[in-house]
Amino acid sequence: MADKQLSGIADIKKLMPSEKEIYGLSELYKVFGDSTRTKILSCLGLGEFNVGQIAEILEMSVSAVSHQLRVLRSARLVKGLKEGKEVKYSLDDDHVAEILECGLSHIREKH
Amino acid sequence: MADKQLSGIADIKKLMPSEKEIYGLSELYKVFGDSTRTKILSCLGLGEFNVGQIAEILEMSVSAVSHQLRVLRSARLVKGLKEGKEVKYSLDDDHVAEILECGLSHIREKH
DNA sequence: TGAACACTTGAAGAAGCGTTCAAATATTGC
DNA sequence: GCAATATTTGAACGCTTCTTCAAGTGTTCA
Repeated sequence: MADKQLSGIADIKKLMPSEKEIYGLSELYKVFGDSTRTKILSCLGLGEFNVGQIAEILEMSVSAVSHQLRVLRSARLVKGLKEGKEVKYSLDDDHVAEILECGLSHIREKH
Repeated sequence: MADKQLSGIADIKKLMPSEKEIYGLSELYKVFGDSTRTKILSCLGLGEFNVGQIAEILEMSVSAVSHQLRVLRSARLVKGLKEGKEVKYSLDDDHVAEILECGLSHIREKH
C-alpha cells in the first residue's frame, strides 16, 4: 500500500514502448538523420534513378552515394532493381515519403 | 532545345527541398536517432517528470539524462520549467508525439 | 577475349557522439 | 552561513560514422 502513492514510476515503465521498439525506432530515425541520405530519399520521392544519376543530382561521388544506398537498403527504405548494368533505385514503400513529410511539416511550423 | 531531352536532372534539382530544409530535417531526425533520447521522449509522452525521475525510469545516471535533455531542449523537442530546485520536463508540442507515432507505426508494419 | 561502363566494397583517416566522472551552480531549510 | 538536494556543465575516453581512394565484381558489346 505504501508503494501506491510513492511514485507510479513502476507504472510508467510498464507503459513505455518496449526496449526493442525503442531501439528499432531510434535505428530508423538514425538512418534519416544524415543529410546525404535525406537527400537521396527526397530525390527518390520524385522518381526512380540509378546510382550515377543520384550522384549527379546530389553533386557527390558515386562511391559515397553507393555507400549510403547500402545503408538505406538494409533499413529497407529503398530498393534497387538491376536493369542490365544499371541499378534503378526507388523508395521501398509509401511510408518513407510519409515520414519525410511528417518531419518537414514540423520544421516548417517551428522555424 | 537539346537540353530538354537530355536528362531532366536540372529539373529534379529544382524540385528537391532546399539545402536548408534538408539540413533541418536531418538534424531533427538525428535527435530522434538515439535510443536514450527516444526513451526520454516516450517517457515525457506519458507525463511530466523531473530529471531524477526520468533517470530512475530509464535506469540511467542523472548526468547522462541531463546531457541528453540539453540536446532535446536545444532542438525544442522538450521544455523544462523550473519549480523550486526541481525542473519539470514536458514535450514541447504535440508534433513530437506525432513524429514518434509516425515512426512506430512504420516499424510495427515492417517487422 | 577484352575494353568500357555501372556499381560495390574495403581500408583508412578525420570528425562527431554518448557516457562517465568530478566539479560547479542554484535553491531550500535549519 | 552551511549542509542537503537537484541539476548542469566540462573534460576525457572509447566508439561509431561518413567520405575518399583504390581495387573489385558484374554486364554489355564489339
